[in-house]
Amino acid sequence: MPPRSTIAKFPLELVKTACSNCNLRELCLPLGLNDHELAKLDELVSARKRLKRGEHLYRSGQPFDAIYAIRSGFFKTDVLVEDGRDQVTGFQMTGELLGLDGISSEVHTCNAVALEDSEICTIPFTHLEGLSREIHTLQHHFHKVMSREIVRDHGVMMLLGMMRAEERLAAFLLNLSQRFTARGYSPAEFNLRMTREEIGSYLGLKLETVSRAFSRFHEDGLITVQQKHVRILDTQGLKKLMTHERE
Amino acid sequence: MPPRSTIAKFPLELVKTACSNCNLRELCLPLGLNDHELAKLDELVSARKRLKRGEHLYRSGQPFDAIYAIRSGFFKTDVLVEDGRDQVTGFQMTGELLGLDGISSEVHTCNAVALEDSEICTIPFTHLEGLSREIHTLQHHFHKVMSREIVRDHGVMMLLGMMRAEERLAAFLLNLSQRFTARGYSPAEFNLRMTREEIGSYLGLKLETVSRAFSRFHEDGLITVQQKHVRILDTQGLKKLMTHERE
DNA sequence: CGCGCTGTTGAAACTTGTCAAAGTTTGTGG
DNA sequence: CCACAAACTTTGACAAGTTTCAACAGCGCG
Repeated sequence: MPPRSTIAKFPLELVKTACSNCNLRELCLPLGLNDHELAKLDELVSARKRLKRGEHLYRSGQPFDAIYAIRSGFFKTDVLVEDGRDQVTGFQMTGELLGLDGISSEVHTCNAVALEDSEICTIPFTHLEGLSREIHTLQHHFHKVMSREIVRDHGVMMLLGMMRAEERLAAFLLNLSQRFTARGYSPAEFNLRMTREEIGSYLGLKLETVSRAFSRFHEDGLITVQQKHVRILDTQGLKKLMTHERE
Repeated sequence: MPPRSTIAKFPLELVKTACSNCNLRELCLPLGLNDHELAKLDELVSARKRLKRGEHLYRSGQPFDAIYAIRSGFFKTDVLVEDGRDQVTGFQMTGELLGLDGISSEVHTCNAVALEDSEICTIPFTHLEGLSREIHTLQHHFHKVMSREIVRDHGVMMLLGMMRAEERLAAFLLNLSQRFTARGYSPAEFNLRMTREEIGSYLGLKLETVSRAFSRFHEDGLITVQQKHVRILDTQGLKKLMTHERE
């Protein structure tokens, strides 16, 4: 192992934790920072952590002291209630942040579970606040990220509050498609990382209802489904369905 | 009218916008600030604004440049969709903040409507970010407030995703009760500021279903209802109902 | 004082959940 | 590498919960 100070000269640098050479710069926290600011952010984002499928990044009730950026992989967050019921509150993918819910009470209020082998960057929250006070752009971007989370949640509330089963699933698929697109993947073809039950929990439906809706979409020629593999055939059709339009 | 600079010498000061003599200090943004910091916050919180019942504080699509603290009164936020449906995303009372959703895109994403005559304080957002960089405590508290909003939204998602009609209404009443209590009002007796339809929209139910659930609670001796006046007779009973317990 | 908005209640229709059975895929251990 | 178990998915039939439609009552604002 070379001494730390020389690492930068080695190709190994490419695997070092560093926002400055992360290709998620434009999706993640560093958005809009200049080189100097990026260097400061690098210092604060400590070691990457790897999680295998099924492992928890954090659990409800654990003390909060950092937020996490997903470097690669796929997560779900969920809340369990005493009576045994649980609700998936979100699915998070590459470049998205986890743990914002913990800021308010300094305790995590949900569980974050990797749905595939994943890699995350840890961002100690106190440090982030410190750096935010120095770097205006970072502060503002962080506020935007938190606000975006609120807007996203309002979207889910609308989905749960006023859509029926098939509309919810259509909205869900379109949302995934859009997020995959933003990450350079195909808008029309992807693998679901979650089970029908997890989708159902997120959408406020039972797994059987989700399965039936998938079958229905298939019959209607909107998509093809084979287990976890989905291909969207008719985006417009899904959009129409989602917005409740009836011909 | 005395010149502005002398206002502070007059009893009129009592009605001047000032966090430092606002009795919501402990609920609102100033929480935890010392006198010096409070004075700085005072400078930034510009004129109070009064709204009559039914008036909009802001509308979806309008440019965002400030957040608002409710000095007195009661609000709802809602989102309208093209197809005519709408969803109430929240009810806000004294000491709570409005407008956080607008930070992400610099455009308001919902409507905020006064449900009774109300008074609000305007907090220009750029100034708030500026002051946040100076006052550590304010920064942290603001982050907590945003995070609390996210946690609250998760609560609503759980309500919409896994509770049935009566459970939702029970949760709603208990939540109101708790918030009134925190503001020094009776935990057991209050007037609803919103219609059955608005409650229904918030809870993902039709107004008839809400009305029936109220009647049911009344029959079961959990509450008394007369139009908008509600008195909770059996808090424990409501809690049991909410958590799905069946005897 | 009456008109309109809000709330209540009933019956029927519809959507989703529940229960059950069978098919499929995945992972593990022999 | 196969066999078997466990987990996940699909589908059907029926039950339960919620919405829809409709009629009517009550309150409150002008």
